[in-house]
This record gives sequence, structure tokens and C-alpha cells, in this order.
Amino acid sequence: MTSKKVLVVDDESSIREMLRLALEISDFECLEARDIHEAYRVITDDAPDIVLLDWMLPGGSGIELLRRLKKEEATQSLPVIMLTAKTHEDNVIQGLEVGADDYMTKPFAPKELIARMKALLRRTSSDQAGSALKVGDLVLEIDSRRVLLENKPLEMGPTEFKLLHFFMANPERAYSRTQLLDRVWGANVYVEERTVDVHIRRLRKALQAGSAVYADLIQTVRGTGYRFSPRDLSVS
Amino acid sequence: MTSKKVLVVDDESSIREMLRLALEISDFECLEARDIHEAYRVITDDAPDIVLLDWMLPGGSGIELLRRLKKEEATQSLPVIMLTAKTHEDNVIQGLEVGADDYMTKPFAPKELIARMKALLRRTSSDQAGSALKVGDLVLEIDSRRVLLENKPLEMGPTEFKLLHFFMANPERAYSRTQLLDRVWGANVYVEERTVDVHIRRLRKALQAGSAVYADLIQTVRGTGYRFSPRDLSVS
DNA sequence: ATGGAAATGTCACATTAGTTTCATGTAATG
DNA sequence: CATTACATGAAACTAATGTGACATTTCCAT
Repeated sequence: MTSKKVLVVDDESSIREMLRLALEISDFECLEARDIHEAYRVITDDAPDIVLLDWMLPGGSGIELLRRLKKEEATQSLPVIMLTAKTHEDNVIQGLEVGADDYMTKPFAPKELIARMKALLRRTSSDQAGSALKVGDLVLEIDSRRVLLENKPLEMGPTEFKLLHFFMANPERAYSRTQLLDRVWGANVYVEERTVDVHIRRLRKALQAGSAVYADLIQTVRGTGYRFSPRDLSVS
Repeated sequence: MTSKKVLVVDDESSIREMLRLALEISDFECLEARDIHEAYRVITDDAPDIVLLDWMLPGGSGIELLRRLKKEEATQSLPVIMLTAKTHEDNVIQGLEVGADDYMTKPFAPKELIARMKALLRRTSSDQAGSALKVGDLVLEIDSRRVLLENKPLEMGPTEFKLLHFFMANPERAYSRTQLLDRVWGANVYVEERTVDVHIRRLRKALQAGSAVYADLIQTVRGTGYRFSPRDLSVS
């Protein structure tokens, strides 16, 4: 894999250097910016894969940049990790609301930052637009936001679509309700765990419209959560 | 979730007590050791989920233990947080090189320690992914939370799964009912010892579904407990 | 704006699965 | 052969999940 580009946005040069060192050891390519204007330029010009964004910046705080990024289509899905001083817990909440994907409070262990970056990249890089996911006669078209079963479109709500999308992209693995909420609903929402059950049920119902076999794709894993398993699907 | 076990390795009893207090408030179970020998024994016997390791210890510094842990397969991925006296930067670097996952310099706020521990646990518990335990044609997949025998899924409850998981990860060793309750059910759970028998039986039954040979994997050690022994498994 | 349809999240209750305990049978041990 | 430890089936209990209904929100088309 070609190494990923990381943009570090921080006004203190000492921190930028520290991060550059840590990142380059871990085989990332490091870009730097000291304020949000410069950051924005780098983002549009050099298309980094991920952004490490300091909270406190001269000439407009990090949240402004974050808002702007999340508003524009082109940068909407660019992953952002916020860096905050640990005394400002409120910022964290605010940041996650605006759309940061993760955060770290200073001081932090570089190793942990790297680990989180990798986790985040793994998560976000997996959903590539344009293609379609297939399991037997079940086809999920990402851009038309449709699901076809034996070439007939299936009726389902947006949440069920996202849920199925996630499952099809991550088959043969049991997920807890919390994990599903994190990854399908998003990290910053607070909803009851049992809500997952309801949407699972709706999704099963939708799949069942075609054939009972397809509803069994989504299996209950007692004491754990749910699993999407095409493994034991037998279709001609 | 069953509470996580933390091993505190420090020779000063006052520090151990302080940590015990802080940890128990945050719903961790606290184990203690005052030197690396004792620490090693606790690690192999009680399998803590994370280790807080003081740097300065009588009879062999923390780094020795750390090296040893990282060398052995079984303990390689056990997360370790180093506790160092002052800002002995050298120690920190050395420690991180050898494989510590994070560090804290004394004195530290218990709250921060807890936060880091949680972060570390969250991280490490998620990348035990992809692994599967195998014995002959018996495969236990962690991710999908399934057990396959000759590629056919076996039916068993959550407790049987955990029990088998534990056995497969710790083969060729006899465990008492008490030990099994501790490790599989989790500490501070009050159930009769005989309960173990029942689950052993159910597990054997589940394994038997494939071939009688597999039920013999779990052997009764009279007067002691049970043992998982793939050693004398003969399959074509 | 505004009425209405669609989607969402929550709750209460039904249903099912899983766990523990207990009573009794059976095998090992000295 | 008496004693102890383990095996086993089934009952009692506990916990997890399924499901329908409903209140609320969101999103459009007027």
C-alpha cells in the first residue's frame, strides 16, 4: 500500500515536529499547516487521507474548519481526529457533534494516536463509492441507494440500507449493538441499544419479502449481537 | 461486561493501596505484586487484562519483566502501562521501545490513569481480530463468534463458547472449578461449583455432535477439575 | 408556512434461550 | 464395600431477544 498522507494542523512548531517524527516512523507522509487557511489550501491541493486538527488555533478555531469540511461534499468524508488540551472536555463534545471522527486529549502517547489513526483509516477507506455489493441474488447498489433481490427492488428505509451496507461490507463477524450504533449510526449519537433490534427486525422483514432464506442472512448471536453470514446461504 | 482485571506491580504498599482504591471505584478488579517474580506468577495464574508496571523495583527492574512478557507468545499482547518516577525521559523511550503501550509519570491524577487504561483496553481488545483457534478440524472463530467442526457450525450457548475459548487458549493444563469460574465466568460471581459440571457436560455434548472423539478433548481430572487436551486426538 | 407521509426511536409485553440449582444415578478410589 | 467425586436430566429461574404499537421527528409537496 502506498503510504497515507496525514495533515497536521497545529500552530506550535514543537508539536508539529514531534508528530512528524512519530508519523514518519510509522510510515505516514506528513503535511503541515499552522492555521486553518493554510490547512484548507493543503486539503484542496494535496488531498490528505486524514487530518489531525488542533483545537486552539490563531485566526479561527479548529471547529470552523471542521464545519466547513463537513459542509462541502468533496471533503465531507475526510476523517478528522481532534487534538484538544485535556481541560476542555466541552470541546470534545462539540467537536464530535460537528463531525470529528475521533479525538485525543494532550498529552497523548504517540503510539495510541497512530493506532487510532489506523483504525479510523481502516474504517473509512473501506467504503468506496461506485461499486455494488453482492451476495447471491442480493445486490446493494451504493450510489443509487437501492437494494435488488433477484432484480426486484426492495423497500427499506435509509437506516436499514446503511445497516445492510455495513453488514455486507463486513460479513461473517458478530457485532454488538454498541458497535453497530457506533459504525452505522455514527459515533456521536445517543440512542438506546435496543433500537438496533427494531431496525434489525425491519431489515429482516424487508429481506424476507424476497425469500425466507435471505432473512436468515442476519443471524442473532445471543449474548453478543448480530452477524451477517452469507456462508451458509444456498441458492442456485 | 465483566469487570477487567488489573495487575499493579509496585514495591511501595502505599502506592498499591492508592491504586487499588482508585481502580475499584472505577470498577476494575485489582491484583497486586511487589516484585517481578510475583508479578509473573500472577500473570500466568490469574491472567490480568492489563498491567501497571512500576519502573523501579527491587530484584530486577520493570524492563526485565516487560522484555519477558513481550518475548512470550501468550503474554505478547498483554497491554502494559509503565509508571516512572520523574520525567526520566530515557526510561520512557526505552520502555516504549521494548513494548510498553503507554506510560505515566508520577505523580499522576488517578482519573487520567483510568482514562488511559480504558483507552488502551478499548484499543487492544479490538485488535485481537482475525484470529481463530484450531485443533484438528475444530475451529473457534473469535470474530464471528462461532465454532466450526469440519466446517459445520456447532450449536452452543455463550457460556459454552467462552469455556471452549478458554480451554483452547489454555490447553494441556488442569483447572479447578474455582479457577474456571474465575476465568470464564469472571471474578466476584457467586455460583455453585457444580455449575461448572453442567456446562462441561453441555460443551461435551455439543462437541460430540461431530464425532465422539472430540468430546474426549475435555477430560475429567478427578479430585482436581478439568483439562483440555488435544494431545491425544487422532483424526484422519 | 403547513398538512401529510415516511422514518425513527422508545416502550411494554410476548417469546424464547440460557443458566443455575437440585436430586439422583454411576463410576472411581482406597 | 463404603465413600467420595463426578455425570446427568429436569425443574425453576433469569436474561436476552422479538415484536407491535405509538409518539415524535423529518422531509416534501403543496
